[in-house]
Amino acid sequence: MERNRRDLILKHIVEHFIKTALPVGSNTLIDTYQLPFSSATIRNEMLSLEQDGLLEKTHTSSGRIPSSQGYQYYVDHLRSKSVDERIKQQLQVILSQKTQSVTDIIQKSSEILSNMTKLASVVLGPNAQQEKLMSIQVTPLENNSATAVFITDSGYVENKTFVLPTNIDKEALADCMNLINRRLKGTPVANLSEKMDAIRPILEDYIVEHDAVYQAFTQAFINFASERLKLYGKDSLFNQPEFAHDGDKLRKILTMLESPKLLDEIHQNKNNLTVNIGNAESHQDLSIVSSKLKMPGEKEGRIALVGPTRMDYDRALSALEYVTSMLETYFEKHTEKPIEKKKEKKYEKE
Amino acid sequence: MERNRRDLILKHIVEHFIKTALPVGSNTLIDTYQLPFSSATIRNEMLSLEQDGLLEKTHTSSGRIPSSQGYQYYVDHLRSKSVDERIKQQLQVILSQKTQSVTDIIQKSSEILSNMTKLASVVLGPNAQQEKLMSIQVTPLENNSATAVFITDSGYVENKTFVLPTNIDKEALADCMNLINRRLKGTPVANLSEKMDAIRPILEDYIVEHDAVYQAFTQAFINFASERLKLYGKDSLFNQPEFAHDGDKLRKILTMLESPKLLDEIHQNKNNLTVNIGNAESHQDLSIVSSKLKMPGEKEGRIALVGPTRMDYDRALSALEYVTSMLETYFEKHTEKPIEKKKEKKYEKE
DNA sequence: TTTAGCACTCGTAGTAAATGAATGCTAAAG
DNA sequence: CTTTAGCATTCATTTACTACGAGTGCTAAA
Repeated sequence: MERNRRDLILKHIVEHFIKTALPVGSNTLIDTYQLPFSSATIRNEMLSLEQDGLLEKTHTSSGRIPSSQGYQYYVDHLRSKSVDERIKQQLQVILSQKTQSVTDIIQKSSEILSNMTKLASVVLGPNAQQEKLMSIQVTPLENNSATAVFITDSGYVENKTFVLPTNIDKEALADCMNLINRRLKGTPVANLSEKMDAIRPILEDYIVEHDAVYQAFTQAFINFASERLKLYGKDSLFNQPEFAHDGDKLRKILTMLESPKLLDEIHQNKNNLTVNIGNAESHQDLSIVSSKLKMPGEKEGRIALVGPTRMDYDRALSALEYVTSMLETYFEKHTEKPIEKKKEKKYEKE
Repeated sequence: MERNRRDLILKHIVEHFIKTALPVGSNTLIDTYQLPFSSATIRNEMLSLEQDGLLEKTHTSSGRIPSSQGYQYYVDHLRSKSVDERIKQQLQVILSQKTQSVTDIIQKSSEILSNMTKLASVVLGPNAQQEKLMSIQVTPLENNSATAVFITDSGYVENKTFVLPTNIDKEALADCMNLINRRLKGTPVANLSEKMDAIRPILEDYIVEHDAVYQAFTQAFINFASERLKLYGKDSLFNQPEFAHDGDKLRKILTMLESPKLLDEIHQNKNNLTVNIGNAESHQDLSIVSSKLKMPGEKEGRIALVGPTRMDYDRALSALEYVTSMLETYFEKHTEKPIEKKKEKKYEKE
């Protein structure tokens, strides 16, 4: 009983603060939620919660706001885990469409997530380093240039157009390409540069302009190795009241979203479902919620939702959990040969 | 003489306001620029300039700021057209590198532009509709999926991964691809969808899953048709004082930068070098400076600089003009077979 | 035509007082 | 021992008022 009331109050404070972005006072609380206690009782509980580090005050005489710890406790024990029906519906629509690639599905799902939670969603593709080069194709264009297209085993495409010396020997070049193709096919992306270095001396025997060829490919491989992440619904963040009248904060957030720090942060969340509440020095006021996503072919990606520390964790976590779970079962069902067509779903109302 | 003083005053007001973002008063003007007139004289001129619509007041008793017309007049008649030496140097470095594709060069140039002017730069590729499809290649992947890669004659690459029905007839599919390839090669991007529709019935004779194939390709073509623009140096805008403490304005600008309205706006600038000063209802406080860029193969693109109405027009315009001019002569020199190696440059100090 | 002088406007800064939402604490009631 | 009523206290926010000063426009003299 005692414990229950304490939790109840904390829950209400967190949720009220999430809605209003304003410190919550004892009177507001009993008024809006019609709690059967007096304001004094609430104040006592609040004091205790504050002493335990779950609540904070902005100044001596104003209401309480949840601390990072408070959010964490809320996330761990108090949230209701309810999934918005609209998300279920929308995801259903997406998953029922045919001939979609994994990338398409993940992209659309992320957009749904971002739309419904009003948070920015970040998709971290499978680690580029793990992928293997599947094919290299070179297409000659007009104006002495040519485009090389590289495809990995998971269908990721990188391309690079380069200009050839005008007097280049086309046949020699074709031979070159064959050589490179033979040597590089199946190579993990991480080793491409290295392998290209090994080929370099051989290249010299094939073609005079070996250096141009080498340069062009090497440059393309640099892009390849970089991490692939996609951002959706950045704009949603704009409408958060905490940023509305503080251009400086908004600016910081936006730079953050494009900086490698974000990646680091998401990488740290190694678990299946993690919450990273704005404690890191680098980004106060910013929280990251992320979930692992098993993709076809033993690949592993991550979907994250990024927003202000005062985000609706219940909504965000539930949505994220639901979506990743649905996607995983979908992938399982659709990538293996369909031996049986069970209609079970992993995720149902509980 | 009379005319000169008027212009001189306007010039100083515009330039001072560009620097400080504060309304300029008669005294400030004579103090900072040591003009040989009395403040009263200046005030008279200001009044006249205001009556002609070149200046504005923020309120009855404060200094003047340039109106849109004022900026326009400044741009047309008063700016000094001086190009920052650093831009010349940096561009030189870029252009002296070898084996770079047109895209690479334009991208790097835009980054320089953005860096040096502290404005966002937008590159609008050649109108997608004009390009022709050069090649289609389909690469099978694991998990019954395949990636189709499309290349246009200017080296633009679009790709689309799709999932095939598990029981698909690989040979029939290969035939299909051959058919499609034969039929579509050389087709202008604008007509791809249309032509695909024409092929559709023929497809039915080749393969059972004709619909899946049709869908996959059609979807890819939609992306193809969309305009290609790239944004650089968005962050530069953050540091403009007018947005620093007004999150709302900053938000509008950023949404603007990603919205199709920006495109419309740039499209309206049909001339060789245009200034679009924030008069449009859609975006007050925002100005666009853009220049046509002739690219190899009769293609035409556009480079634009986007920033607050109070931008340094002289700097922006001069830089833009210089860079596009240099790029065009570079392209001319490097795409034709080098008959002679003149070292003349179109653009020199004037 | 230019300029000195002056009254006037109006945004900004600063100060002081009033407001009110919230707290902590004490003591009485349950 | 728990809950609650009551009350003094705190402190951000709001309002009202004042002083300041940068700037204007106008008039009259140079």
